Amino acid sequence: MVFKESSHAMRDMDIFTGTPERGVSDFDLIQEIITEDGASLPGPPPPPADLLCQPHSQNHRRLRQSSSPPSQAVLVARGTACQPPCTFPQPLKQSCTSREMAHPSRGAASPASSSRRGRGPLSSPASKSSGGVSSQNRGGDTDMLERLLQKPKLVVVEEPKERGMRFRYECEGRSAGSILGTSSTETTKTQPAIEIQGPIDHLKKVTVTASLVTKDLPHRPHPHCLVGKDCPNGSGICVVTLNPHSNRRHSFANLGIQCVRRKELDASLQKRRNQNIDPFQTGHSKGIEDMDMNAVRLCFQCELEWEDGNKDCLSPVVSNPIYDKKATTTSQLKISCLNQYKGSCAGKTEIYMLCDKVQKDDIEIIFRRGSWKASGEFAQTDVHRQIAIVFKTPPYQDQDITEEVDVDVLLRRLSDQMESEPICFTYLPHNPDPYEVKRKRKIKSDISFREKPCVTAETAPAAEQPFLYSQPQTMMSPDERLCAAQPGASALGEMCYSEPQDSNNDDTALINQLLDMPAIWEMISDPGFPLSMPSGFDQGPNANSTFANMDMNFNQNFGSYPQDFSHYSDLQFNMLVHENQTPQSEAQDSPSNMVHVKKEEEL
DNA sequence: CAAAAAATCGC
DNA sequence: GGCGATTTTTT
Repeated sequence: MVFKESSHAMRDMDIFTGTPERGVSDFDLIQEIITEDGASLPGPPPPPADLLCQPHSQNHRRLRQSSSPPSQAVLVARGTACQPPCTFPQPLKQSCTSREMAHPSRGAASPASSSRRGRGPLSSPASKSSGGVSSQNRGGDTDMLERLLQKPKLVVVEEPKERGMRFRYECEGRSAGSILGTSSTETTKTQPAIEIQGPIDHLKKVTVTASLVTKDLPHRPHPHCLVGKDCPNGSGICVVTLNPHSNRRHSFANLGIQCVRRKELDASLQKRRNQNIDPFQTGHSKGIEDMDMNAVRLCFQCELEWEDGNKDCLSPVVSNPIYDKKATTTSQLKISCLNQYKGSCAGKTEIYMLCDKVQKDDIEIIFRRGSWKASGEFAQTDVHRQIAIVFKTPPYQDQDITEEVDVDVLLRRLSDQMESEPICFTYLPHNPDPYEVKRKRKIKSDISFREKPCVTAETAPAAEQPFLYSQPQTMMSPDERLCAAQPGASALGEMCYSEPQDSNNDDTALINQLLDMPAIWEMISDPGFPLSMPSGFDQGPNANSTFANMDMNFNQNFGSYPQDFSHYSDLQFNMLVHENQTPQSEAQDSPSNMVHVKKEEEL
């Protein structure tokens, strides 16, 4: 078996069940004692008792086959995993039973310690409260379990928030922020918190040591550091002592994660070693080269000090993973915008998507509605600098829709199946409502005439200005994009889809572009707006042909341009993006149609 | 060399 | 203190 830190397929998955990982399962813990070859573990081997007396590989197989809740073997594993800074009063190596292993300081074989605390043997109600005790447990083990459960335990009652915090370098100075609790909200901030549960009679104090461990198994010490309150300077760990009688719970406020540089990885690990921090006794693990520097877990080690001065410790507990916000491999996916939000139900509409950084080899674009699902089509070379994707829409499931259909579009990361928030995309029917079409043509014709005298841009050869030429069809104003993002909110988006159009008439493209602009739309909607038309211009039967095949021709034109953005310079791309967002800003230095838009607005 | 990741800078 | 921009290093 190999537990690779950076394994994509395994990320966030329980390796036994294949189910998404939730906190740390008991299976996780058993991992600590079952290693690849059984020999790489330093320190005492697992005791030859009960289930653990079998060869490791057998244990492994046995557990793997079992779909029942964790058995007592797991609990034994918890006990054996307990390691420095806790120290056991008794040596671990002698032939001890699992019971003793689990409860080294007061196992069944140690009546003195039992009576010392004057506790009734098995009757604590608390011992019944924890579930997961299978009836499959063999006789006698129930005793052990109850004893185990009678012992106080450390529980993570508020998990750390998995994402959203950036690991800070030391060079960034400052406090490195603080880890929030998973239930933290804008208004109510929470912190990760632990709680001592179970019986605490005669318990004097509790010392909890928090450190960082690797996300994946085995949980090795992680080179990154915890900084903030209760983290001794330069230690990278956090130590708090609690009086469980006054407060069983402790919240870790102002706990930050300070990342070490890769070149300091070894030194940091060595430091942790010197501090005797290796909660799961993973020893000098090799293969730290591929250590995942973008994810950690908090690990809590707990030492109990009893009134009689004896010390006891609990097996280490780990939190859910915490991911560095800056890492593109794990960060939250986010779609910023599309250049258009509508397209034919036939698919093949070319769309530009701007998004937060993605990994070009680890991302897909999902279209879905109800049970239907399809993927946007693109190659890795269509992902531009990690922040833009040029793709083609998939065809909708139903080619005979008569109404527009809104579907969700979202980004999904292959490796962990994480998804972005969906945005809305509208599939347009092949045959839009004829009445609507006619009505809009009328309006366009009117506008077309009025704008005609101002149009001079057709002199620009389209082939030499691919982006500018195509822009009128593909780009929306920011306002309209906002509108279009809301299902059903766009009054113009469906305009002239599949309407006929004269492909050689640049004016037509301009007109449509003008219609794209809310300002123009408002203007022409104004009852006071003069709409008197000289008769005979662009009206009558020819009006239809004026708009012949606009969309088709656009697609053809556009389709002939390289889709690989890497052929263009950054400047060109930035121009594209920039114009997309602020079309009018380019007006002065561009011979594009935009010039006229501006002029019209100045009227 | 270009792209991506890491590390830093500075608003 | 959060975040994007910028610079440096790695691949």
